[in-house]
Amino acid sequence: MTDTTAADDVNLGLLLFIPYRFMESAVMTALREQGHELTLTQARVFQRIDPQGTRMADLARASQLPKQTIGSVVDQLEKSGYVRRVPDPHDARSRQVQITERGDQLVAASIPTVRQVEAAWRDHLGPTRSQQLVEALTELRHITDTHLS
Amino acid sequence: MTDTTAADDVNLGLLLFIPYRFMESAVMTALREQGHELTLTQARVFQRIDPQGTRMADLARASQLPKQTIGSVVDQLEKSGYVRRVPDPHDARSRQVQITERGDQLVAASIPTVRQVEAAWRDHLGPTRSQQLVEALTELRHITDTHLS
DNA sequence: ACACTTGGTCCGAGTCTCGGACTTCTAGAG
DNA sequence: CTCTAGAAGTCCGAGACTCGGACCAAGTGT
Repeated sequence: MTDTTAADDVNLGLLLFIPYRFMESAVMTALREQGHELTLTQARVFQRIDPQGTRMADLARASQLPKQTIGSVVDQLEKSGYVRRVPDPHDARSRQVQITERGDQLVAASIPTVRQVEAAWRDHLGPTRSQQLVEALTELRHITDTHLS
Repeated sequence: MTDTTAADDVNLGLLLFIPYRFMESAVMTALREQGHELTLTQARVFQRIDPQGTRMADLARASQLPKQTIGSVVDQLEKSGYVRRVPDPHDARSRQVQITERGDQLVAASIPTVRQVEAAWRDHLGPTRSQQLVEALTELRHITDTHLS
């Protein structure tokens, strides 16, 4: 893979981060235009909440942030009405973070921009390289997503 | 590209973010073990500083963070000795953020872990898919890196 | 029954976020 | 040469975040 010594070269991490930030900024802008006020960290944590809910501990693992941070961010998301905390039926210690109706609206509001950016990337890369990108990233997820372990 | 409605599916942004966070966490852990104490935001901003220095405004653009945030983060990096601010010879309003010797040590200290993670990914994907991944991401950079515009 | 681990909250201190205000400087038009 | 608009960066202030340690309750395994 790339060598980091050349000024123009960047490591693979940064190659991943640059388009991610691009997509994220586009989505955050669109959400703001539709009255959704989230911070970057809130959005990054929110996107790791499964449709059927996710435990605080799992959210911490998935986003690789300390549980105290997750607690604080979920407080804010709850306050804004995007999520609710409910007791975990299988573990009295746990709380499930669930997406509310307003949270569903947030998800729905982000989809058009996500699709739009994905389409622009597909246009730029061509169908073959787009598919290769998605396939490689999906495969990589098996060894990088701490939420799957 | 992927549809976001299936529970297991994630959009391309998240597919990019997951391995990035993995790499980032691995690097942050290694740096901490070697006595480098940076926050996530400091590291994300630091990695956008070019070897020959980068102006504050360009750092803000590259990282897509407000200039006030960049000011605060660069304050912290300067205080920790990783960067210095110097006047821009071509523009009296501008300051160049330059990497110090200690910053060079930080860069050097991160390289082994970056290489290691890249190698593990290459092993997992195989050489063909690895090359496809790097190629697609490099190509994508042309339309996503606000630092290149 | 007990020891260890996990889940989550709380506290506190420090970092970050970011809009608005402000000053200084640059570029471009007339 | 003058003037205007925009850019660069700092400052302020309020709120969000980061995160280790402490703590308590609950679960797991022996």
